[in-house]
Amino acid sequence: MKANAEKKGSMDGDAQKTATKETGKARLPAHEVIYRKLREQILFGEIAPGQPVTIQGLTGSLEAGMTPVREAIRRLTAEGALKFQGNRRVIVPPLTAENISEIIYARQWLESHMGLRATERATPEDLSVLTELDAALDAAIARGDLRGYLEYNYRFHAKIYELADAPILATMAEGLWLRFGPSLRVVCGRLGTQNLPDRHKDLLGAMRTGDAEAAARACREDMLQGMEQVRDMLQPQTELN
Amino acid sequence: MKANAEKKGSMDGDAQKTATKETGKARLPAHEVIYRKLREQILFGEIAPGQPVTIQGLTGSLEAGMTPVREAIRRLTAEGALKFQGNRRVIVPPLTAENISEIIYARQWLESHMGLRATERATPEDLSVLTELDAALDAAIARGDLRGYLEYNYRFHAKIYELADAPILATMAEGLWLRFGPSLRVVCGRLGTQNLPDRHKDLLGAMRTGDAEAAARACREDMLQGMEQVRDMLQPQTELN
DNA sequence: CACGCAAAAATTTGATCATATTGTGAATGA
DNA sequence: TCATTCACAATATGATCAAATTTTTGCGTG
Repeated sequence: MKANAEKKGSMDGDAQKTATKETGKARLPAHEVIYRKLREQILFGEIAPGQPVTIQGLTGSLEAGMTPVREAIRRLTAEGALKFQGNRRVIVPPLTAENISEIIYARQWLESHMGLRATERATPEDLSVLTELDAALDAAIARGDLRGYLEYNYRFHAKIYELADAPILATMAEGLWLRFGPSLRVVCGRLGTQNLPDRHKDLLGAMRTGDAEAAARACREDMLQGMEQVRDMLQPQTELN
Repeated sequence: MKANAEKKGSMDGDAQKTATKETGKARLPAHEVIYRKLREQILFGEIAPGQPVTIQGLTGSLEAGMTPVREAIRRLTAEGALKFQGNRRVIVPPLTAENISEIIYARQWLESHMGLRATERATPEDLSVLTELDAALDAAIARGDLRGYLEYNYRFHAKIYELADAPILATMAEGLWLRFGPSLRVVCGRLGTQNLPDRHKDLLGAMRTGDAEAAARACREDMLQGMEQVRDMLQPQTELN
């Protein structure tokens, strides 16, 4: 019953077929591109916790249409990276102390399990990739590059998840990163990156020797250390809301 | 600019639009309504695993516009309830044996933790709500109402999550339900609902006496029993794809 | 002459945009 | 102080474009 096989008489005289986009690198859809961009901005704290996220603001800053931006926001809201503030408002949700406890509980078994499985499956090439990521992380710390530290730290752990070959658990773990990522930047920005003795060296050592149990412990310890710092740092300002 | 072509024929429901401040009913947006409808359809297996989900099909069956449907699909894709099938296609993802193992691992600590916390926090009124939900579940089984069984079973566990007062963990747990829900219907439809000795009675007993550890065990056992059945049932037909 | 493979038209479906509509918060005046 | 108005941002619709699948068609071969 949809007789749409004909063009109806146009009311407007302006035909807009002229402005076709030249083929760039847009192989994947715009809503996917926008999603990834916005995801990175949240994950690495470029949008601070509590800060509102508006559709029209994103259409301007990301140079995108309205529909892709809407879809990206919906996705990230479903992942917990953004929060519907009742009246059509969307913000980056600030972490509460209870949130942090939940995240620690969940990551405790998630990270250890991923570390265990990754160790069982990692090839020498995988180990060298991890080693390179860790070296890049150290270099970022050495030059005081906060954004680089956050990014390589994330990519190191994301690589672990990838090696673990457990897509559902990986999705859960990455979802948690989206929740504490923004606060991580706040914490590290206030603390500096120098006094962060990472356990990545322990983890890499355990993975090289194939000691999966030790690797699991190292993952758990590394996570705990980071989350405790977030907890301690966010505690004094609970009244800031 | 007001060149309205007077395109009508829309059966607009202008019924309860008048009272805005009078009733105080916050009308929720269309994309939220569509999301909930589609979520239920997936959760209770009305869309079978492997079955494609098309935007235009949903706009027809749910009587909605295109944008709300798109946003609902994005949200559910982010939650793992739907899966992007490469070429713009979206399906309800079928469970693999590996998926089931991951879900079992995750639910093992999730369910027990939720059961523990719920027991610590449940009021007598909460317990009576749970008892009613369990009675409704039994009634559904008695009358052979598969959909009712699935729905009350879900609502029973969702109530546990709510009582646990751990929103992040609850989101994770509900996300897992969206993943195995469709297969649950397939399993129960093939198996019948009669031979499902639920552990809800054990759980309710433990909660009434305040034995949080026993409640946690009961939650874990109940989950394991259900998931094992899904695993056993889905195993023989891996070639069905 | 039938059959099958392949290419191309056609149809279906997804992606994006422009725009109208609606709701929300602020500003203003009684 | 409260109610009305105003402006802006979000919601939602339909149209249009693009991509992919399906169907049709044509040609060659057995």
